[in-house]
Amino acid sequence: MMVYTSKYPPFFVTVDGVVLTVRDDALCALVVTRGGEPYKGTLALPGGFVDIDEDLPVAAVRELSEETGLSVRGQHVEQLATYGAPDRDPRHRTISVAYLVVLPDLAEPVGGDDATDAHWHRVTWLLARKDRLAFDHRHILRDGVERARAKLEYTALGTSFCGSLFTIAELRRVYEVVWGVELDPGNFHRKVTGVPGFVEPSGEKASRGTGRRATLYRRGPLAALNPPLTRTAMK
Amino acid sequence: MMVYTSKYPPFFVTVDGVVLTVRDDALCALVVTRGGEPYKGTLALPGGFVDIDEDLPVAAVRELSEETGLSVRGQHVEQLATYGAPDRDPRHRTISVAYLVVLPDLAEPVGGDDATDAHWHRVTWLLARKDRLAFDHRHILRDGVERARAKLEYTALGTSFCGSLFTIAELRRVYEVVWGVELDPGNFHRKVTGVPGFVEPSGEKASRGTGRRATLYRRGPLAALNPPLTRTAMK
DNA sequence: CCAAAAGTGTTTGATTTACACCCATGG
DNA sequence: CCATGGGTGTAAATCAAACACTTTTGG
Repeated sequence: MMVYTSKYPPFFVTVDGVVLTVRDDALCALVVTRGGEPYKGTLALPGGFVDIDEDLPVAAVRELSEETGLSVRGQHVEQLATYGAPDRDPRHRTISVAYLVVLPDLAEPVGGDDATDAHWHRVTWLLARKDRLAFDHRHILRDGVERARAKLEYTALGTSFCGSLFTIAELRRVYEVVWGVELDPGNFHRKVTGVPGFVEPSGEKASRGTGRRATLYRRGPLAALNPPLTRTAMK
Repeated sequence: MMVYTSKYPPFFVTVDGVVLTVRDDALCALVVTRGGEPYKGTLALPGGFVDIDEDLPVAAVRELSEETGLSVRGQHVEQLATYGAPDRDPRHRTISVAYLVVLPDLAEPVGGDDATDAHWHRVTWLLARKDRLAFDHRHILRDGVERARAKLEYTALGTSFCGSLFTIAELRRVYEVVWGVELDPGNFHRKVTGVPGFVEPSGEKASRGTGRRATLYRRGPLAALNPPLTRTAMK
């Protein structure tokens, strides 16, 4: 094994992922069960050590794939924040760069080689008690959820929770679940279809159970919303 | 000198500060002239290496004080983002955690021990050419300015550019300079005084040159603005 | 008195909200 | 046919923008 020497004290750099989706009318995060010490057997955000020549977002995507079998190609990935309290890891001085990933509720994680298993859990459940997540991952998850909630308002992040084709009602459910409010279907429809570049009609129609068929839309090119969507419940 | 060995490759962790203020009707950032290699003699954001037992924001504040003689006690300091491209520092693999600091135009930096000198420069000038700043500091500065511009809209960050007592007109100048727009004095006044908790009247009056004396306000307890200030020029 | 800045009033138009109502579909 | 969700119409309330106008100060 290679041994490195340095006149400076060693830092360890990791990446962690706050991977969010909307499942069963609840905001859910992806977690793995830790297979090694410390916190063995405890739930944790997927993540791991950054390679010495590896860019940070590349490491985040790689760890996600290795630990959960999930590919995030073409999905929303953004840097969240960096966590570096001196005592956040009992072993070493570790700096963790957290990434926020937003996925549609499609891919079922399979559990990769590093972790014993990967699961979706409701964020309300994960955050309800202080000891459900290892390290400072509760703090990281809270920040990720807060970021997602805020960005729904003034960006098109909501569409990242939907598949490539979605109905306006599906998009509305995303907002309702993430914000925990009820929105007026008619007003929401007018609002999102009225912002140029937010969503684009695909021409196709959905057949989702009973009722009139809804138009299927795809994500528009717009990233930032101006004016922002109102956060006061339109209901 | 102590020598550390590790089976993992060494990462170096630094902090850098995007320190903004409004001076002479322009948005300005604090920069130092590098005294050592690499990029010796080039302008750079103030920053330096994190100590092995030091928390990240503590390191940011310490480096700022050492390099510029500036105390940021009680001022706005927030984490901006982390920059970790493998080739961003020609010497080592270095991860830099950037902080955004917003100050009123009061303290004159003096130049500390690490850097040869510290100056305020207009961000337009610093960003106008690719080679005015060392490393990826142009990128970091651009992100910091963008963050500040965005946060003016939906938080009370604007008041952090002002001293402890300020007039509504001074606050308005901050918005005008940072956004590069002209705002209607009357509408702006009504808006900011109308949001509960944004600014609080101090009871005192300013005597700023000619014209009627303006009421002096101080920062209110409000952090997030809902609804956001409109960004379309009220003029 | 005059210029200039502070602050208020007022009008107009846009946006938000609430909710009625018709459309289309599956069962 | 009827329950259900999709989508549009519409009126009231609220908010934003433009700008007139009064107040207060320095020179």
